[in-house]
Amino acid sequence: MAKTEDLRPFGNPGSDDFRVEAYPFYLINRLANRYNAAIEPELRAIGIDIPTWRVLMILGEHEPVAIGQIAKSAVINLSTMMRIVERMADAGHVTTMPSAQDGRVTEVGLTDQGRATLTHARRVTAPLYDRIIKGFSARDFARTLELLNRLHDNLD
Amino acid sequence: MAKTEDLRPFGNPGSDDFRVEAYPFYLINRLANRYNAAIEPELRAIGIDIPTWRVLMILGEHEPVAIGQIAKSAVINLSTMMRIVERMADAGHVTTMPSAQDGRVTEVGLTDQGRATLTHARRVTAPLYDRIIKGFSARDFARTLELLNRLHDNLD
DNA sequence: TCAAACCACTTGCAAATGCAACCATTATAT
DNA sequence: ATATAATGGTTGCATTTGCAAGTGGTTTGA
Repeated sequence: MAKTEDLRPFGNPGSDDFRVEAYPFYLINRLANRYNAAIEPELRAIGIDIPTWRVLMILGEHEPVAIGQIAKSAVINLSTMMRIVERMADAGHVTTMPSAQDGRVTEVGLTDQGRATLTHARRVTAPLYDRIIKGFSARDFARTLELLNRLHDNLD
Repeated sequence: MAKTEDLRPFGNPGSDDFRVEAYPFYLINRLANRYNAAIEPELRAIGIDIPTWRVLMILGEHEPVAIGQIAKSAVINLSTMMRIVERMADAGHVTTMPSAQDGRVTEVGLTDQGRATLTHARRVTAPLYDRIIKGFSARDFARTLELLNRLHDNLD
């Protein structure tokens, strides 16, 4: 049985053998970009953009959430998240109000329209999901989630 | 021996069981953002930004490359890539010249300074690489690359 | 108790991004 | 040969992003 070659040195930017195709973060950025490019037209067709979709997903889990919490969950700059929420409020997807417990905090909640848009967005993104995980067994899928989480955790 | 539960339905935006933590592209975007946030200060310290680092890596493989090819490799909008290359040319990292074979094409090549910066950038990003793949066996690593490539290929 | 430090936002501003319209060159089809 | 289409790049412009410098509320430590 052939042992697989150890590819780790090829992904090391400090190594002379460095190959960009073995650098996980080149691949991850490329994949994120490609996915975003694929999903953006679907979302645009229903009148939202990618940051809006991300925030809707987060609020769909649990609600209301402080604006800073949303920024942390999505790993998006707080001031950028400010503007995203602002846009979403203007479009009627969310409402904001100061927290009763802590006057510094702004809580963001979904409106009925926001919930409807979320449902709609889920429906239009589902076919793309099917396409992406094509050929992934339950085990492949579980491994993918596990590896992504391990990489994430290694970044603190 | 316990069978692992099939998590695929939880990652399906169209499913009622949808959980954002099982949605691969939420995780991938989050990971890409976190990685970029971690590496940006390292690169800034040597006077470059993230797009510049990506282009330097690509040119480090092979050179010169048409500007449109670079954009495709990195999955970055052509007009955005135009401006990135422009900035890099202004900073003295690359030179551009029309292709001899095809008058439409602009080829981009590294300058000596660009090569020096690439070497420098590799050195400063290597420690972060070590941190990220901590705990990854050769097999884990190979699987990570394989899964990322499969997801990528499923997007065409 | 009351300043000092901290925290969660908020906003001004300059830079980066990307759509759309454009130009020049090359390929394709009569 | 020549019109037409396709390709590769460039640029104008409006939007988005994010650093830096606030603002005001909350906690901490004399």
